[in-house]
Amino acid sequence: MATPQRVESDLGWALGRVARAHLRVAQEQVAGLPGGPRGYQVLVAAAREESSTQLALAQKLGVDRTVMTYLIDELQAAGLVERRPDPADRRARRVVLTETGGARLCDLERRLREAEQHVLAPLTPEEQDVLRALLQRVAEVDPDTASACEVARDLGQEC
Amino acid sequence: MATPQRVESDLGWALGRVARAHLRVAQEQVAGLPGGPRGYQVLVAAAREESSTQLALAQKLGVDRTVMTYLIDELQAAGLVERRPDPADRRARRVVLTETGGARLCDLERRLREAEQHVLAPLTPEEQDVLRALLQRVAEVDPDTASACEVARDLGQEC
DNA sequence: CTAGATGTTCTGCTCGACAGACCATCGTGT
DNA sequence: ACACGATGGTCTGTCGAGCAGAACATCTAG
Repeated sequence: MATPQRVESDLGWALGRVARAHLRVAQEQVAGLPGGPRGYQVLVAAAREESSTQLALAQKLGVDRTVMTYLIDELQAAGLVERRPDPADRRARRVVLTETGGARLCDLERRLREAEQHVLAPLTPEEQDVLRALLQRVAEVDPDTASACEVARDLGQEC
Repeated sequence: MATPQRVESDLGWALGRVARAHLRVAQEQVAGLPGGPRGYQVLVAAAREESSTQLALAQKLGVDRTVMTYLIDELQAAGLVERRPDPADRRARRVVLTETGGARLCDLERRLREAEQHVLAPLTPEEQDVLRALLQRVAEVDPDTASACEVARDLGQEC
């Protein structure tokens, strides 16, 4: 028990706190949107990504494919997205934004940009940019690739 | 729809991805520990904080107090912590580490430090330090204080 | 044309989290 | 001393999110 850390120095703790705080303010902003923050992410992905089949969306956003089904059900019921048959594969459905979905997305983006700044308020604008950039670089690596390489087994250090 | 962002530039997306990735590798390391990663955080908090009453722990870790009850139940059943009567307040229980709990915590800290480095692998050591420092500063602000100040209502910008 | 793989949906189930009630105890006021 | 509300901890009931597994349609390979 040589140098046990405080909770505050734990990466998982900080990560959880910030993620939870962000989630909370984000939920206020997307109130009423089916699926909450995830519904928003589906809208963004559907607007940008070209190969927006349900499965591709699911693994990009890190949700189960069975969840994506009723997530899109709700967004479609709200008139924000449409399921179009994939011309190349009749099993797949391509998820595309409707016009009202685009307008809604535009509004949500504005709101969430503010919410993010709100969470990052304790940092200077330059520090916010640094944090965003670093987080994005960490987030962009393929999680499967990362998990493939085992954690080093040589636990030889003192405690 | 002037400049709609990609999903990757969304802070919530990056935050969620990194938090999930960290959670995954962390869960591998704490396998067998009651309560998973949260159990670990309870151990850390119980080891460091002096005023470690259950309610204080709960709000420090951001969990409901009813959850903290059976969380500590399990840790106690595993012989890692003890509930001691608070000499000053007979309603409260102070959560203290047992000897085996301390040893276990020591081992877990070593494992998790490696797991964290594993998640942050795409960054240089200096960048890792920067990211940790920035996240901690954001995480340390009182969430209630932050939520008290409303998000600015002047949404005058163009989209 | 058969056999296995893949995209989507549906069903059933489990588990975690919260609300609410409940008990013991504290602090305050009278 | 006593009564009252507030607080820490525990228990019960309930609800919803998410996953496994099966079912169905379709693709691809041989």
